[in-house]
Amino acid sequence: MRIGEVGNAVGVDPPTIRYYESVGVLPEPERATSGYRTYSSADVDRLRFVNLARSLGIGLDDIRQILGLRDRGETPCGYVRGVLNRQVDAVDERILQLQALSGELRRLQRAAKTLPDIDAEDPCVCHMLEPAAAH
Amino acid sequence: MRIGEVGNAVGVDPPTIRYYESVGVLPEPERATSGYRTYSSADVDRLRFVNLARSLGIGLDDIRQILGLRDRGETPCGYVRGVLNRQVDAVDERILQLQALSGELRRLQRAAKTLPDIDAEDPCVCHMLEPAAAH
DNA sequence: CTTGACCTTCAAGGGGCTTGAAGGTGTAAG
DNA sequence: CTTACACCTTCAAGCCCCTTGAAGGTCAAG
Repeated sequence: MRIGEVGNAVGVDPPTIRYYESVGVLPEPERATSGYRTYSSADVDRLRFVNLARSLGIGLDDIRQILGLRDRGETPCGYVRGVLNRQVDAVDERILQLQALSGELRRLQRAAKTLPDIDAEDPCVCHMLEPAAAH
Repeated sequence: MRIGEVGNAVGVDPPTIRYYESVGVLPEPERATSGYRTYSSADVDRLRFVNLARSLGIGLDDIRQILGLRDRGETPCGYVRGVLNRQVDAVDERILQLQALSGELRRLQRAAKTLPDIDAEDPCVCHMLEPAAAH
């Protein structure tokens, strides 16, 4: 299988696959005489795993760790549990931050609807984004 | 005022202030004979605005636009309204994505608690992260 | 034989900083 | 006066994960 077919099958574009290879997440595949990369179904499975993990927001370092454990015949399950715990915490914290941000933005957006445009003499950049607009 | 004092006053560290200057968000400030940057209170206000906008997730390009309009004596309010609208939409969409992700991660986390570790003969990387674990 | 889709490599860009190296300046204490 | 020490300067590279572009080679169909 060539890189484009693999990309279509898994949903990852060729430059990204090459990038994963270049950073050691995927091994160097076989090459056809033309120089084209040639992938086995095991390679495809591995890429599918990488893509799933990435879609869960797991970083390439963790993915490399997990695959490295597997490659050495060890069970990565303990490591995976740790990664999942960290990831859940990180995502939930990010959601809280963004919810606070969304509230603040909406407040400013409401204020922006009612406030008139400033005039050129006003020294502030724009009262819509000044602390004064907060009250 | 020197860069460190400004940084303390506004809550932005000196390398970041220099970075803002390098990308044209802040103007080049006066210099003391020593070469040290010397900031006026107008400079500090401008940085305060930049910092506030950044804390709202507004990009440096938009900030440069807003300040540029102001510098040319125009009122940036219309532009600011547009930025706020875009930003609210982007943040809310991101929250939805992350909530979906959090749900998926928690599902896998629960599965990971009950599933035993794989054994070395199992061909999958780790059943905690395989689609099979989804059911 | 040409077209056009695919593949190759290497290099740079993007966002918003952050960190590091190598050195100059300001100031207070000894 | 000298010595610390905190502060400042510049330039360059690193971070994360790709994405895009240039310049060229390969392959199957018409």
